[in-house]
Amino acid sequence: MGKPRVTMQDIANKVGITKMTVSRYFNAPHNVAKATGDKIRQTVDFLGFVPSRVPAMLAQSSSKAIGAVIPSFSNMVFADVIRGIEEEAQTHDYTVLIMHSGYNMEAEERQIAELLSYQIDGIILTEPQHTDLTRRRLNAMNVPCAETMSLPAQPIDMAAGLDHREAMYRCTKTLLEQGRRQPIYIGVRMDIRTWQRQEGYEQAMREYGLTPFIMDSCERSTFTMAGSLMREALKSCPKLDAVLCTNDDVAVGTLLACQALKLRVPEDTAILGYNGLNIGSATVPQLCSIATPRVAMGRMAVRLLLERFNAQEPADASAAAPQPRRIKLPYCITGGQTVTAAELAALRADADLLRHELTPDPLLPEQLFEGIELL
Amino acid sequence: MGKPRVTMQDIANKVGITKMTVSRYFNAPHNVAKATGDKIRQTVDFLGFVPSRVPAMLAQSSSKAIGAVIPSFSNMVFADVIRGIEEEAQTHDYTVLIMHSGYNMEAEERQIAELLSYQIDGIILTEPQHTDLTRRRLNAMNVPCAETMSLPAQPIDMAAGLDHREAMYRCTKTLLEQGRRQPIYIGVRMDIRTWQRQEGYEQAMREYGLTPFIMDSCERSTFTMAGSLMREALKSCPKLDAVLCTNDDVAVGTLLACQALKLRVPEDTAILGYNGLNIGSATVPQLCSIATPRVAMGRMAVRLLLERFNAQEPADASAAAPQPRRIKLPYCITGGQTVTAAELAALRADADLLRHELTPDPLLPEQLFEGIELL
DNA sequence: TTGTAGGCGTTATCAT
DNA sequence: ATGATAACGCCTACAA
Repeated sequence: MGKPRVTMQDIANKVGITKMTVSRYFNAPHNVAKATGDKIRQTVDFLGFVPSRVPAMLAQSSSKAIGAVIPSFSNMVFADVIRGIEEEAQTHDYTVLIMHSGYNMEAEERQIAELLSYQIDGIILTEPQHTDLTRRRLNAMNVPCAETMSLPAQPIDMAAGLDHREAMYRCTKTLLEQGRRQPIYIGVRMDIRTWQRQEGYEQAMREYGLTPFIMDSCERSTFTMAGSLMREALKSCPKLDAVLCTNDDVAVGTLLACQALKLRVPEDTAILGYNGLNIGSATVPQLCSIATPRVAMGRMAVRLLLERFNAQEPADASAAAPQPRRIKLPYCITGGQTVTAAELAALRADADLLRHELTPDPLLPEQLFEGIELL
Repeated sequence: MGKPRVTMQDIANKVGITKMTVSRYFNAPHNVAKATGDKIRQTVDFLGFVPSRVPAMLAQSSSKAIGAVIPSFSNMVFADVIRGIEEEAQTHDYTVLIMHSGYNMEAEERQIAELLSYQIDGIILTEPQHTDLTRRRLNAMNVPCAETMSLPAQPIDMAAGLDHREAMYRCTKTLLEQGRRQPIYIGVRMDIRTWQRQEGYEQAMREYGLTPFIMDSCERSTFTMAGSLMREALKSCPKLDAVLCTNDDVAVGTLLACQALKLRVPEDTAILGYNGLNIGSATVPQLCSIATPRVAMGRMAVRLLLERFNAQEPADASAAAPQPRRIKLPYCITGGQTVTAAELAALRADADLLRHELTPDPLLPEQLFEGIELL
């Protein structure tokens, strides 16, 4: 190893005091004589010393850090979730350690173990399914856990997310009510949420006595691939008049393919995306999309953890109303030129309906659809 | 606080041994009797125990972790860099802690301090400029540092990246040589690299006796905004015949705006993106883009750190050839239908020229443009 | 205002 | 094959 790093002892030696005073300088500067403090600052600044947080983690078994595991950094959806998590955490002086699982439960298990080995105070998970070992570990290590994005039937601990099956079910049903006869579903990158959405689509189709038609590919979601899937779908199902997409990338790919094929959107074919990403607002016509409150979900997850951290402090068991911390969040409909005006109105009315059914939670951010351009 | 977490001592108590043997079970299982090991495994699995890495960080002052600071999670470019970093780090049993700076030097300073407080063994930076305090800190804490993406004139320590000024200079010059008379530059999100590219554009223009025309906005890069900038540019500079964009999002927005305005691409207007992201391959015509070896840069950064870690082990000062670890990487040209066939050929020939000028480094990944679809 | 002693959970080292 | 001891860097608690 190279030369050892600078420690508080080094600073103390230079200044001619004990490391305890240096420690105080960082944690309670007002308890240090001004002259001493100045000398310490000089030395610290000059040397560029940064106190290690590691001993504190050991001693207090609290790291002031929370972990988060997302499936992928290249999915924009999670960039917003991270933003919500980090902004909220920073406000409360917590550091966020982020890992990614590549949509794989075993990888998630490893990454969670990794995070636990850093003695994090809480953890945020964005996939709805976990290995048994993961559940046992979170329990054994006594780490509060907030699940977000989806709404697991049996959360490990706490959850704030939305019911993707229901969202797709309601939207499919609305399009059917509005007169579409052959909507199809395009999914790629078969993660759990894609599958939940597909279920919602299928349920609505069956309720209308229609046969679900599904195109998918296990490959990573790209515009080009979505285009190919759409072309294939048209061969097998030429009468299709609506395309429900698992995400906005797929929807944009589908839209571009329709335009290349001279299909009129929304007259011949309605297209509905999922997530409400900015990319949908760039197309002509602008994409209609089921928008999820991504930033808000990140915030909620952190707030649930903080609520728990604080609840653990006072040992009085009086207040602690053991609310069921499983919070269902609404979606909204963005854009809208890839469905007819009537369809857009119906989709929005239905989304509002759901929104008003939900019980408001005190932890909910004021601005639920932060970061989403409604248009 | 809640109940304390499970520790090795707890496992040891249950099994009826000392924690030392439990420690061995994790670090050198072959030194533990099979029967003992089995009992330990049972208890560990049952309790879901995960050893803390924190004490080891303290004791060995090596954490087997490297830090990385990126400007933003919502920029796809960095998703690929992260991929390269993580894949390479995982191969060598290092954990990666990722932070983001929001394109802000002071935020970067804070995030780096944060990482240093975790006793990371090395750090990767993706922005080319840093505060003085940051430099002093990295030096004091004796943390090897690899800068990537750009190629700083005076690296803190080591660097592997490309010269964005030169890349844009060469491409602008090539388009001018091919007959374009009024290329403009569109930048958004004024980070340092955007500015470097702009400099390259300006230099080429001036060498041809032309006046640079620059549009930019400090807002976050979005498709829609790029469209507005393009429309504005056309008002002030109606004769523009090429648009050099700071990134692919801007280029796609520009392309969509051109199409809405019935401008022929590439005949009336050539469009050149930057980064070579997948989005460019979805447009019709496919976007021509200056592609950077993002995944490879992530890998290189990790390899530079590992090289350093290993070099520090053997105290014999013999081998350690003090190579100047400042490695210049090439770019390549993807797609190509938004420039003419002749222009594409010229751009590619020039990129190849540069590539052959560069001295190959033994650390360079075999597949330099991993993750980039050349088309 | 500053100093001293002890401990957090693990591992290196040296026994047994 | 297993155990005992010390040490890592900082902070809490107490003392001066």
